[in-house]
Amino acid sequence: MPFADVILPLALPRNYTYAVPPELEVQPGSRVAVQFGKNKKYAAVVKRLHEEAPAEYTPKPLLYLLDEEPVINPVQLAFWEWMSRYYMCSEGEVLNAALPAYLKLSSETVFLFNELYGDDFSGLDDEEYLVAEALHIRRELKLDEIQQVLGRAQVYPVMKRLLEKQVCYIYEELKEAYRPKTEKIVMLRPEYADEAALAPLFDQLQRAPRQMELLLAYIHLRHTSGVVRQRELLEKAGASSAQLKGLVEKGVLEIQQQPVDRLPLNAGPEIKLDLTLNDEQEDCLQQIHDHFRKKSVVLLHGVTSSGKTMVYIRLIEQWLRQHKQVLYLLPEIALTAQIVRRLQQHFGNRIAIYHSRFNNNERVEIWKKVKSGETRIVLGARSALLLPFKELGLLILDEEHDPSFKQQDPAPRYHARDAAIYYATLFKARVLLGSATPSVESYYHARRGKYGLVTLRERYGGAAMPSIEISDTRKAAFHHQSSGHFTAQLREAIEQTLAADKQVILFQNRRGYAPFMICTTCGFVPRCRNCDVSLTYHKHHDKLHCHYCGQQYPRPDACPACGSPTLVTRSFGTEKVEDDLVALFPHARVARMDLDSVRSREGHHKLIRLFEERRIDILVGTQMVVKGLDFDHVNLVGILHADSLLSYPDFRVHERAFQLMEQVSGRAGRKDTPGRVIIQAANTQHPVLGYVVRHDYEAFFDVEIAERERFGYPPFSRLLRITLKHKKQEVVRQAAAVLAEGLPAELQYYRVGPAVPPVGRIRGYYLMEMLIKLPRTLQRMESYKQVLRAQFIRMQSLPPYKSLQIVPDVDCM
DNA sequence: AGCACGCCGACT
DNA sequence: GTCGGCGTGCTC
Repeated sequence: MPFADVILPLALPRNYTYAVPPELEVQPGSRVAVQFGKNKKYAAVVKRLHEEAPAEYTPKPLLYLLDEEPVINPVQLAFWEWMSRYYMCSEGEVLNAALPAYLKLSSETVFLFNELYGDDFSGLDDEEYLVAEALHIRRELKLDEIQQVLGRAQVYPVMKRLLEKQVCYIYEELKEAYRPKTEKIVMLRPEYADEAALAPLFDQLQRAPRQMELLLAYIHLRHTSGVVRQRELLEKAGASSAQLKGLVEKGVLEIQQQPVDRLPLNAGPEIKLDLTLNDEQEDCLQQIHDHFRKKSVVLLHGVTSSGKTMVYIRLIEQWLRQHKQVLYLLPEIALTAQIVRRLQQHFGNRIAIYHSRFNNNERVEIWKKVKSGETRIVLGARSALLLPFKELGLLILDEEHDPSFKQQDPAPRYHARDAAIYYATLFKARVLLGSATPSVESYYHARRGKYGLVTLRERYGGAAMPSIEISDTRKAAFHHQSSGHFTAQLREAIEQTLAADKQVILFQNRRGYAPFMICTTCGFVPRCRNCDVSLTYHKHHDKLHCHYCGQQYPRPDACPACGSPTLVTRSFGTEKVEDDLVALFPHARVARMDLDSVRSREGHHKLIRLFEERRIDILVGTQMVVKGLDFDHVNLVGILHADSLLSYPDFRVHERAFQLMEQVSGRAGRKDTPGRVIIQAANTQHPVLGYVVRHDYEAFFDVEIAERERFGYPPFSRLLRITLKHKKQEVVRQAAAVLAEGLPAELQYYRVGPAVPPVGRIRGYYLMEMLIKLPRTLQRMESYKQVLRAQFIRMQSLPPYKSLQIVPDVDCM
């Protein structure tokens, strides 16, 4: 087969065709080095082999094969193609998301000094001389090093002249970024392979007792762990490298540099969890199996602490027995040490963990082990869905409702739940969705019988659901009973909890309440230069930050508008709540958990550990405190400002608010002591609060689904958001109008907008948004997407819109 | 995404 | 006059 269509790791809309040299044993899924453009090389992935010679151009040849075996399976190629079609992005973008960084290669331009030129630089101008001299000394320079030498970014003209004058030449090299980790391994020389041959040695070593000891330690280690690492041997035997050297020189042992595993192996036996299920769980497991006989997706609706994880583990074991691989997905933030540790202990080396905090080398190793089938279970965040499974049998998505399963920014903007359901069909695998507060979409499909529905109503161990009280902040303020952010009711509850030596979690929704600065004289609010947003004040750095582009500004002393020294901070963020708590409860140990305080992974772990060890009494936090944490001594959970959760201009507000409050409540109480939850709100009559108080998901759902149907929102439609970006405001506005008018007639009815989004300018680009609510009943969804895609391309070929960016987001949230 | 080519404003 | 800015087109 002489031609190969390849996927390049770029956001290009098409595949490119290369000629396959006869000596290369290329297969679909192989990683190959290709020349792309004049002087760039990339590692591309072969998508298809064929014999259709292109008519209009002569394909360049593939340069070489990068791996002996293809890095992905045909099933992943099919998945990538589906993803790029469904989510309206390029296959290159999917590849970029899927492949670990170290398997994605692109060349680096290196300039080499031409030794034949000698050291006579008299024919060169000043800049040429500077570079030539640097090259003469260092022999080779990378592009960024030349930029440093010349002190500017534009170096091409100078380098072009130097190349013409043959002072240097250029080369592009694809470097394999993945480096296997190697370690010194100690082995017996082959002549001692049979340990009986060692007997005469022991006599010889009589006069070297330390070497003898070392040898005995070696033999012991080899028996217990098989492979003997030098480091480990010296440590265990308490020997020096000189003694080891002695044995090597005697020709007894030898040392070899060998590749070793980076992924920490679990030492010791697997500690099996007690998987005794109660009657309800046992029944639930049976129901799941029954559904799976006919349906590929099952939704497990189980209240918080009902022991869903135990059910998952039982299912995983059953699939492992059928020699299938299992993928267990959780929201990134819920992948805390607690759950990871439990599963690792139970499954030992059969399970791999995959999330954003692994380094690049470790990712490659997990990738390879999943591909080879050595890893049978993967516990991971969204991106683990893109690993190269070969015999996937079961996918579990816990916290199925969590919005972080939808990728937001770089394409592919995929939803891991929906993509998982498609991926499963490629393997004929089963999907289990789990949640205490299912998404309205999933619950709808379950009610309609498209998915199986299984419910767990009891908390494990018979604990009661926490009691929920609504505390009226308006009334409290009127009666002067509130202090800072706390009503008397909440304050007293905190006091009681602390007195009982129990812990408190306070939830503060940060959105819309980030601290900002305002001039009390003229009302001026500092704003970002590049984005249409007000700046957030960070007390810790004493600086103003833009949350959209990251730009930092010094805190102004006086108002930039009127000059008055009356610029003050207004805030209701977690920092402020923390300060108030310290003032109100001077003896309590208070800590804050939000994006700023736990930027590093260490910070996050440390805070959780401190709280677990009960060295913190009150934990104040944002969304983060809601997920994945299970503490034994939390008796009180407070939600400080429920109104902000309920007044968001988004069709999913009620769903989000219900989920959040229900999940936060789940953190309170244990089997011995019932938990208490206090929700502070000004509008205490809001219906969603009622459903939360009664823990009544079904009632909530019935009302919500009726609303969705009335306004044609998901699950009755699919939302497609199109965002346009341009540096000039007039251009985006016009482009949005042109694009809207040009939509196919059938789609006009479903169009909303175009309109300026809440933040109308980000990083210097003006934005316009348009929403299309495609009815589920509408057939030919795919063909509409194709029509749209064609229209985008047509649009961007028009002179005024050449530099217009069009960003489609399918199933946007 | 990069990179080359081509056409307009601020310096020697 | 030139240098270098970025808008535009192309990559098998």
